Amino acid sequence: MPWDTEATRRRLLDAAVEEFAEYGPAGARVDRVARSAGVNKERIYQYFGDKDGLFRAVLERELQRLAAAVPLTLEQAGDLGDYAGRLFDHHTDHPHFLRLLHWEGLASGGEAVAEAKRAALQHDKVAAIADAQRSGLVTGAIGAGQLLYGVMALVDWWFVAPHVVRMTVGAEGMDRAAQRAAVVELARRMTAPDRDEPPTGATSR
Amino acid sequence: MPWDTEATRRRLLDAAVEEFAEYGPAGARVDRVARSAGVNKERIYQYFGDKDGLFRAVLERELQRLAAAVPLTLEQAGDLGDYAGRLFDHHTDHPHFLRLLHWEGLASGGEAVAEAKRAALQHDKVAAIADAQRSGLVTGAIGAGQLLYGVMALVDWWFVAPHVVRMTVGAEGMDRAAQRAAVVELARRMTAPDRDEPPTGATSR
DNA sequence: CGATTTTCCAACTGCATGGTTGGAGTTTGC
DNA sequence: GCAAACTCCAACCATGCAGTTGGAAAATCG
Repeated sequence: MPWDTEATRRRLLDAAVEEFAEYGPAGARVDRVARSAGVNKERIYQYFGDKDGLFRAVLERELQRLAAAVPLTLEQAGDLGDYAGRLFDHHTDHPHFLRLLHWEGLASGGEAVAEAKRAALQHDKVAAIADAQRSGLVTGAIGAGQLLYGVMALVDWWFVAPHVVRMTVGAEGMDRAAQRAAVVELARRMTAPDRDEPPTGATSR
Repeated sequence: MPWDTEATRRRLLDAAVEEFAEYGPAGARVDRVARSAGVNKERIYQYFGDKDGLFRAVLERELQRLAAAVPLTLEQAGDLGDYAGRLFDHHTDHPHFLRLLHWEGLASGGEAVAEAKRAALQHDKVAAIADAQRSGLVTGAIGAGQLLYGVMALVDWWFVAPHVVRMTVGAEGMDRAAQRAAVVELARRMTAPDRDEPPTGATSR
């Protein structure tokens, strides 16, 4: 049988996403990843160095997918409720990502995976929101970075602390559509300009 | 030397809080807890059954502390910005708790620690907010449970995803006082009634 | 004070787990 | 078509780790 190194690599990553999302970096088992991928364990060490390298590779791939799927352009930054909704949808369709992200946040203390690239990406989003603030579409009473923080917090927490959500809103509050509507509305209210708030300057558009 | 069983128990819990908050249930090491507490490992199994029992005991104690320190009474529910600020202060002073809570959320799939008691507590808070909605202090456009969700999400995320926060608001945005101010303001805006929104009914006060 | 129970510890056990090795099959370059 | 390089695997290794055991010191009870 011929070889397909790219496929082995991909199958390992696919299996690893599941494993790390479910159990986290400490709880994940390398043997289980290999077994579930139908590939020998040793391949993991050739391709990714060690367990931590595999985790970083997994996270990096998911980060790229998110960035591609849910952009925040200058035009879109005026409606952060919509952005919250799109983020929510992506996380609903790809439930692994947020779990990986928060395993990372809790477990690894030092530099984040692909920190520079991610920081630059966030910076662009903050700039887009600042622009929307200048054109009066978003409140200027709070910093653009803080607003982005708020939106992410509102979207993410459903997935990160589902047990607290369950204890707060009850089983009937676990409905995805209802959660989505709530998040969009909360984000809108949080970011809306005051009724008589004037635009503060020229936009970059 | 005389014995003090209550003290050994407490020293184990104190050491375990640190350990579990830092490494999570999977990453935590029983030996390390015992060593750091200056107590023999076997004591842990006598007092708490197993590693998971120790984790639950730790979490339960911290939950009680939080409930005692940051209440949400009928009178206080009208100002959710203030509640957000008080929550934020408690978490700043007790940084272990939120990490434990989110390790729990990510790691354990089934029933939560002390689920019934916690659910009842949350239910009371939701009821208090619903009351504030009826008296027109808080917007009625969103369910009370969802509002409580929003406040918790806004407060907690600083502590849960510090690496994302760092990449979003930069090193200068990591100032606690600034974060507190942002959270309070975001919560106020999110929960404020619309300008002409009328009270919807009688309060229970 | 003697018998019994309780607290505590040093040392041990068994196994799960991250990582390695030696070699066999497959492709590539000349 | 043959040698060098690469992909892959079964089996192996060392150690880290949750949980246990046997017995010594301290308390309790009569």
